[in-house]
Amino acid sequence: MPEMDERYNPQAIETAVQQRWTLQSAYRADEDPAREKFYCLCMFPYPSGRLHMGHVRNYTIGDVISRYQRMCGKNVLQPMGWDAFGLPAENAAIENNIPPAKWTRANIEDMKAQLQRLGFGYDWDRELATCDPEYYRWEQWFFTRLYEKGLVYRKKSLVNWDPVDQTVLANEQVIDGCGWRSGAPVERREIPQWFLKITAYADELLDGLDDLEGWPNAVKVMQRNWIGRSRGLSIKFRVVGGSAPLEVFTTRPDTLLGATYMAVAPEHPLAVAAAEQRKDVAEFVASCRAQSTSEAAIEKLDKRGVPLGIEVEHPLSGERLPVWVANFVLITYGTGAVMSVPAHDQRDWEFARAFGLAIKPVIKPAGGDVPDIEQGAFTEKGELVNSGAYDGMDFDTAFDAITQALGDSAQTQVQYRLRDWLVSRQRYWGCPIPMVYEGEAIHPEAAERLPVALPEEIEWQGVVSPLQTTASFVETTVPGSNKPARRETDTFDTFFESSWYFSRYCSPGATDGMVDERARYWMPVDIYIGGIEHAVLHLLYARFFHKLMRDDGLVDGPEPFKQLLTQGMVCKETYFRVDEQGRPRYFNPADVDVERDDKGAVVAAQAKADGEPVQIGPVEKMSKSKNNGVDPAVLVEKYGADTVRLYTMFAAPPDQSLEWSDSAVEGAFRFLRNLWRLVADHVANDSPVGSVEPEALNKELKALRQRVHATIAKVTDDVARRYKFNTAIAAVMELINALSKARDSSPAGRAVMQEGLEVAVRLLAPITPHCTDALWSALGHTESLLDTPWPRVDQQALAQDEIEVVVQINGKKRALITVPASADKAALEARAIEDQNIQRHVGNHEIKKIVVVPNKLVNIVVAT
RNA sequence: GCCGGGAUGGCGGAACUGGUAGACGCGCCAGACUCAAAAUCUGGUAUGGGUAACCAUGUGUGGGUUCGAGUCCCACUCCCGGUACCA
Repeated sequence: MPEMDERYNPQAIETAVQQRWTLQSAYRADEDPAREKFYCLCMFPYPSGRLHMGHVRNYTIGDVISRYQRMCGKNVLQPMGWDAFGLPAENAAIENNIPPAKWTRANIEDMKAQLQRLGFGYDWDRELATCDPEYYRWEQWFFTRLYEKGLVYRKKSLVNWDPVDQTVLANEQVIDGCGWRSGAPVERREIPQWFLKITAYADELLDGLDDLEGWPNAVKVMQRNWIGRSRGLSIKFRVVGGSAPLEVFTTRPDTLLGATYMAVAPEHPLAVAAAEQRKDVAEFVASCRAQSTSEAAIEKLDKRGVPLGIEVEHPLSGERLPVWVANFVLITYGTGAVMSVPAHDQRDWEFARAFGLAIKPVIKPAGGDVPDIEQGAFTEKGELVNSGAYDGMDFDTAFDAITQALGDSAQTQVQYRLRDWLVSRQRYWGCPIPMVYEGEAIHPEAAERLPVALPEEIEWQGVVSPLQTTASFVETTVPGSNKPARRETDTFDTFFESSWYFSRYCSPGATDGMVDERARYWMPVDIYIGGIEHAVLHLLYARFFHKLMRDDGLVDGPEPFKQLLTQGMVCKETYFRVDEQGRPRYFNPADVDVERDDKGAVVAAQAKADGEPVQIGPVEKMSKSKNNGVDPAVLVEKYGADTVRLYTMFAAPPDQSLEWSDSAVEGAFRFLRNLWRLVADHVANDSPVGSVEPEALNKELKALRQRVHATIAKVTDDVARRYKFNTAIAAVMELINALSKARDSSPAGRAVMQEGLEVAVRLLAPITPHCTDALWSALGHTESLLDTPWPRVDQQALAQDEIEVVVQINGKKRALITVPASADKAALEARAIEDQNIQRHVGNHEIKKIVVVPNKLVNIVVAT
């Protein structure tokens, strides 16, 4: 066996192994129809400059799965790239006067080096950055295709407008209703923008969820609710003294006779017209402009409104109902108007109560009494009352009868909560939307003139997108002629780039299309790993985009991601002092000493700098603002990549949030060092290693070998089916603990030890690929660990002669008995009753029954 | 507000299909080694009682179903993610 350093020296091992991988292009993936492929994808990062623990966690999960699949013989593709467009680059540009392109490319270089240091097995030949014109030219091309197909349109939509900076703000940039830089109250404004018709695919996106067996249920439920398909009635109300009717959609036409007023959005034509006549309406509509466009902000507003002085005629009763303008009705939802039934809708109820509007119950529980609507609305379906001819009908009967009675003024309709995808952004650092304006006429950019390149050498003045003021960009000609024209200066939503990058990875360098034939080999992605925060938007847009590409014949299959693994956040405790203004000033945990009581509970903390106390805050997501980030690079430097990878996989299962602990990282390092020493001791011994002869093993060795194979079974299940790497690692730790205690240096003993160590090394190989590589050669192997087959369970070794069975009395554990594995029900009962503690507890109580769960427990039910 | 998720020792977590609550690791306590400390090794460690065997209590709160509930049902509290221009 080869010489082996007795000390575990991660830095030296990792450098050497990584150099060899690079030299051998160990992770290059080639299309090979003869082999089964496995496409493992992690959500690509935004290149902020520093790799954070969330990235390390995400990419370690992907790397573990990739390496496991490779050891199972699959042809594995694991690519990496950069979601390079976005707001932070613009902010850096404004703050530090660095062009976003330069800032972003420098960040990519830094982060790439950090990823490589962690030993992730990426095929870097497929690397892409979305800000690369050779990438975004294809989405520009595709957008013009969609325009020709009628899936793209232009429409006015609301934005947050900063009146001081004269710019559009993202929802994130609106703080308490004011612009984050200017501090000025934000205004809602309508501007023309580009949309993609995702609603045309709503049914397919909804129904497709049923077939996504490899997706977490929570994500599917969220997407279902987001799409929100509902069937209802579109009803036209005649406006008294008006020409155009007021149209509303309701899912509850059964409550039509309970409608007591109508509510419209501040931007609704009726409100706009009334504002010209009435001062109070004009003032109210103006006040509604001073609020952000975010749904969360609108829904939490105090519900306010004023009457427009307009009435509509109830289509069944002929009664006149007042029309109000209300701040919670959105012009972008449905028709921007709602029919209000306060007795059966809680929000309508609250509004009616606040403004003294009538509340008329028209539904009661089937067979019950008219509900008490003093305390709140009765929102369930039931039986109609106070509805004349419709009294006594149930929901479905009333739905049909009322639809029929309304005749031309109503139509059944399927409505979605989902709105079309607004893809325009009034920003510089994004992909230019390839459209050209010749006066009012719109022309898609011609394919041969693509890409419409974003000018990267720009001067940034103020906060407005420099694209609007760069004449060389704006001034152009109509495609196919010399007539002067202006370019669209809006750029795409960055979700546009991240909706198809996984297909492009499959066709690196393709110069005559978005993707080529190679994509048919690799797609769909077998497992997609990333943060749960992307459950709806990114993952819904990506599914939609895949379907658009499929309908253009570019890719195959209905869905892009076969399995989805959603990752939890990485958190850390916080420490702070409150300053004179009452604001917390945060201390990095590395700069704080903690004091513990004799149980180890943290009772106090002091800043290292001055020894004065600091307050202990809650455990929160690692962030700049809470100053509780831990830099992965520092830990890799101190312990090596394997320890960081091992700890992130061990601390929590992938889908849960992970609380970072520096001392537990130390524990992970200790484990690797102990493993190293165990192997070193084993190979340092010159006495012969026999071959394992299962039948000839003594009882101890047989039991040890049983553990080895039970561990293979456990770890394989955890890694391949459950994605619970924490319990997989715990199982290997238990095996190593057992092997450490075994000190049998006979040839048979050494043979079982050799088998156990080889198993442990292979089980850990995907998680800690560097040190296991070195250990594998130390154990006498010359072939690469990367392609060494995953260990297999020897079923015979798993068999146990004796098992432990719990004995309960009335469900409380009272004894633990050891019985032959072959013991039948009667034998188990007999052995259980024999037990002294059981005898004592049963006493002279009557035994009512005995429940036996084979191989597990006996529960004796006694009278009490 | 609405949609989704979560809560288990001093801490991270385990318990997979309703069947031994606390695996594994950290921390802490004690001992060994050391002039001493660190490192390392050995043992202990849910809480209360008991020398011990063992007993009682215990999985956010309050109810329920069951021979048996951390796990299922009902009602609630708090925390986290999303909420369409952060990515």
